[in-house]
Amino acid sequence: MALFTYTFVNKVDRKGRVSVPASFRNELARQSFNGVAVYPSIDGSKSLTGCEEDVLRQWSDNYRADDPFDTDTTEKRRKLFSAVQRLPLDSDGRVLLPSELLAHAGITTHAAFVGMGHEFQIWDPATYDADKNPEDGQSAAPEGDR
Amino acid sequence: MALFTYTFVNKVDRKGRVSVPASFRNELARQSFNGVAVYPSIDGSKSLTGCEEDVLRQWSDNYRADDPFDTDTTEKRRKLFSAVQRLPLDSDGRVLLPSELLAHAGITTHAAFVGMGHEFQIWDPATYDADKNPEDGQSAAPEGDR
DNA sequence: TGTTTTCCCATAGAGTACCATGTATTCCCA
DNA sequence: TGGGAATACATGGTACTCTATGGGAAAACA
Repeated sequence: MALFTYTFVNKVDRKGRVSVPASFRNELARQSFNGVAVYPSIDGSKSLTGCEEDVLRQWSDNYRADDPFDTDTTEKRRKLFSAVQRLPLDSDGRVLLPSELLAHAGITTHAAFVGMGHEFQIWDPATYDADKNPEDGQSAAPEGDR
Repeated sequence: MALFTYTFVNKVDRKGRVSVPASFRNELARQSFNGVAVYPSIDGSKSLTGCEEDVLRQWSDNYRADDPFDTDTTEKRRKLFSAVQRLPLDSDGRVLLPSELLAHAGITTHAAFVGMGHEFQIWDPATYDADKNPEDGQSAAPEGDR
């Protein structure tokens, strides 16, 4: 199982490309699919969640009903999987974030990759800071761009 | 499970490198990852906490939910893992402490490695002394640099 | 044919590995 | 028990590799 840690802020270029942090890539590399699964975060935050494709498969398994008439999880499955995009990594370790996802998270020029254990989130750095420190105006991300 | 004891003060060079005390390294060597996990101490002190990567994985496993709509642990995971850096040891047993972590602990030229059982903390020696002896001005660390 | 997407190359800078040195500790043998 | 050799450790410097990022060419699409 992958383990995503630390926070990295990377630049989004004019074409919408972002480098996935190298340490995240290393974690992702252990699975068969050379890329990331990304979807709007379920926790209600203005961010995206990224994870291994394998995690999705695991969830799908957990949801699977042995009886086709068992519709308990229909709603959840539709909500989750309908919004998941599987983004391939290019040869330089970047992904192309689709405009709807960028819009959902309010990402424009920079993207903060936030490690969260078995998954990670992608935020607009300013939104992330504001969310971390609800009141006071100024704050600093754990890492500037590098 | 590792057991970290005693206090060692080592020098931080211009690049931010510090030798991890040999006895700590021996404890860390039993796991697969050749390095340390470091994060700002959760106890509120102006210090860093270091532990084995395996401990992190254990935490990540404990937090993982079978259902992505279960967002109980989201906040905790973000707080913890977003700040954790996994620092590899170089061939001479040193780690490169990132500037944000150095800044958090107020570490400049020397770092005190304080054994705390299954984990350890890293302090600026002066800050550590002041924290130990809140009132009186002078005090000595168990070991100077050597 | 114009536009978008994918692939490839170039580059600057940060991060990593490697080598060298001095000192303190441990080991060994007389 | 004392002295010397050998080892382990902390620390400094240098060279190289990797990463992030920008730009452009080729390919797919409309």
